[in-house]
Amino acid sequence: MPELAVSTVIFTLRPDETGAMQLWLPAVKRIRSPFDGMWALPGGPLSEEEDLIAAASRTLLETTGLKPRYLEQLYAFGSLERSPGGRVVSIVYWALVAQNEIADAYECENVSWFAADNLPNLAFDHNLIVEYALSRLRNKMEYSRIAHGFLGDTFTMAQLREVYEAVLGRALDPGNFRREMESSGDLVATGERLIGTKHRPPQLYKYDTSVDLTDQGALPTFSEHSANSIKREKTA
Amino acid sequence: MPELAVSTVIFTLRPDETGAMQLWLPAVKRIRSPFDGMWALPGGPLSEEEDLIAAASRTLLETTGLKPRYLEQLYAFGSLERSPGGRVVSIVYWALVAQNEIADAYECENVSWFAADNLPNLAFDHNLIVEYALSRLRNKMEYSRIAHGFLGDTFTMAQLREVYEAVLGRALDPGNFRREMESSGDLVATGERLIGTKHRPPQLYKYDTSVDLTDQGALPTFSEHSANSIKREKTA
DNA sequence: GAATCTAAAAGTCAGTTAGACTCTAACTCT
DNA sequence: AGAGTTAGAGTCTAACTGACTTTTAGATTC
Repeated sequence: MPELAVSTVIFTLRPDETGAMQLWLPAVKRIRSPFDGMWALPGGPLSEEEDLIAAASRTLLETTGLKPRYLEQLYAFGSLERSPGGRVVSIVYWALVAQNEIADAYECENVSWFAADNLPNLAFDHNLIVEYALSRLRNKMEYSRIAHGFLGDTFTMAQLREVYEAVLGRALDPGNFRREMESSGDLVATGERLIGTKHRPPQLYKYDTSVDLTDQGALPTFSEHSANSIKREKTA
Repeated sequence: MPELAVSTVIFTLRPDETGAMQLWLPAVKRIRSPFDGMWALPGGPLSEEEDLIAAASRTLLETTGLKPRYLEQLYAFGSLERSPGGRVVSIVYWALVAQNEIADAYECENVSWFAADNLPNLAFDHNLIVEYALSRLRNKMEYSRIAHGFLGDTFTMAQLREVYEAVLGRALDPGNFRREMESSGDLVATGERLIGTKHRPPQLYKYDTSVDLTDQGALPTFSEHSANSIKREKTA
């Protein structure tokens, strides 16, 4: 029988040297064959008495110390050539963490973070998997509220826009972005303002319903398609 | 280790008593424990030297005689409670067949077709899986050209609209539907007309590029998001 | 403490689109 | 020949999108 494993592509946003937000993800150094010494996605074999998502959550915690706020199944990869040693079918999850939640994550010689657009050669078909996770993230960004997963409980409109811009890879018009977000009904103004900026203090917002963003249970969320969409804008 | 299986939810459209198109799907009678005698989705164990999609395709053919034109991975189901006998992780695919392609499909006491909205109690969590496949089908209908999978090589605008109406479960305005389809650039008029109708003979169309709709390889198609969308219309 | 800088937040405008609807064309059936 | 039917073209309006302008409210500078 093929071996069954779970892996997770987990994204966070952090500023690069220029201060622009970029997608980063952790990889784990392999310590055995095949691909010994190469970087790979965090993961591990599925345990006997464990749901798929529980396995993803556990292996992610064990290998990187991370507990994502958003975790969703991505795809099952099972082509014959993907593992030289022996047949492995991997159920891959993808996840988001806020930058302020990875403080206690491991950062040692066996775990390292890479910019998503500047990855090394990863073990197995993991580069391909990251590509697919990225396309899913970008796509989902346009019709859901997963941006939440990158942010703290409260955030300014500019911070939210920064997330969208970083993930979609293009600038968005601040006024139009605000209009769309406000009309979506997903945001609630807290009444508080962020002080200490060198300009007019911005309103702090939070997401209205305290929907649990974690994809609990094996069952995917059904009605994921909302009218809210961020499309191309030409403002460069 | 958990057992690994593949199953497929395969849809077709056929007219009900009133002539309205409805979604139907085949189920296979189980001949062993657990759920002996109950209807279940076609599928079977993954073979040692076989890609996931190849396994889906093979088990579907073996159990029902069907060769779908469209086959895509749906989800990996792996919760602990889903199979009473022993742990089974199922990688589920979903598929479409045109009605005229199921002529040579088995129709015996062990394979039976059911209306998707009037299913019996299926084995395992298969009712849940069908629900999810339905939601995926409806969603994908709005931004892709999978309607193709239900139709022959050429079709009239009314036939195409009938597919959309049946899947989405609501009437669409013929004029607006035509406008949207024509502006999408996906259709090509063949120049031929369908004769023998009791009214003005309609133009026959086909899909422009001969894109292979079968999801070959383990890798899902990446850029699946097109601008073309069929949304709610109030015409009852 | 007034002028200046910055980004927040509100508002404007034109081009595009979606939905509801009307009208004519082209065939078959009686 | 006239009635029935759907094809297919076209019209109208409200809503939406993207680009842009103006005003507001703080911090910083002089």
